[in-house]
Amino acid sequence: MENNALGILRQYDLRHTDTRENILNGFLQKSSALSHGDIETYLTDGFDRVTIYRTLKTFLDKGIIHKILDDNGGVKYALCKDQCALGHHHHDHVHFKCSACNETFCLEKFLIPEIILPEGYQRKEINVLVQGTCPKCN
Amino acid sequence: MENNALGILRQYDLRHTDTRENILNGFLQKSSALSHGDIETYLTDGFDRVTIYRTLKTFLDKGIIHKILDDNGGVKYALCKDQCALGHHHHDHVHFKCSACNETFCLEKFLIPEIILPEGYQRKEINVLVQGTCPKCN
DNA sequence: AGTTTTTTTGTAATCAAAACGCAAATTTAA
DNA sequence: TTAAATTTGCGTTTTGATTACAAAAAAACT
Repeated sequence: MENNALGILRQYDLRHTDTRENILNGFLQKSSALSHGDIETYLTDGFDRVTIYRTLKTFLDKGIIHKILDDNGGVKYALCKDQCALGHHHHDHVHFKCSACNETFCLEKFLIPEIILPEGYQRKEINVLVQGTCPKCN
Repeated sequence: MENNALGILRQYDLRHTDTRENILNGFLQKSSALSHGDIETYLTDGFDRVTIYRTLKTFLDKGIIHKILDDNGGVKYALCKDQCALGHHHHDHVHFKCSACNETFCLEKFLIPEIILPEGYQRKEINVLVQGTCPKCN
């Protein structure tokens, strides 16, 4: 995936708008996952809540970002590093949430091990959230 | 853990009330996980929303039920089958959500495999949600 | 450039979920 | 049976998310 906002927008065939560029830059700069609230808070340009919802949905649909489950029943988002496309996300890495700083990271290099399921259960998607403390807070 | 509502309440040193007994019976009867909304919908006795919130929180704190992450940013709950106590949950089983019937199950017998983390990351809790189709919907 | 078409955005309104305070009711203990 | 402690129900408030629609912006086309 490209590493600049405009390139990504072009690559995914999305129009270039201020909101999209800014939110994308947010993701590119922050190494941790962002929630809707994070974006609303940290983005200086004060975009409308609704626009942010829509932008996240668009990015999600296109396969630019992926969902990360939060332990309190929320959702965060982070860039897809690879092979995700329209409606099909393929992620096999572990997510880590630090209970001290509350940041959530994609551990891209650390793959989810084989998980054995009972007879008759068909797997489609797996989500692993590990909670604990990160190197910075340790 | 006891297998009847009154026994569980006694075991965990909770007062016996209609709401608690009913909600507990709901969990004991249903094999799948329940959300706040599920309980509100299926419990005939029409308990107050707020009471249900508080009851779930009480059960959670005591270690009677545990949280199960939902993919859409929600939370469901299911009984803890073992060794959970005040403020300390210990679960190492896989959760499975069927995308056809939307039910979520604890696969008690299917343990989460060893997950390797980068240097410096300290694990405390792990949550695994597998999505796909269950035997009934297959 | 100027105009048209299409997409995106902001505003307001709506709807649902969750939290809080307090008084009434229920449970337990004395 | 009474008193103390806990739990519940209701009203209110706050917060989060969704929708409809008009205004604004981006791309396409003279």
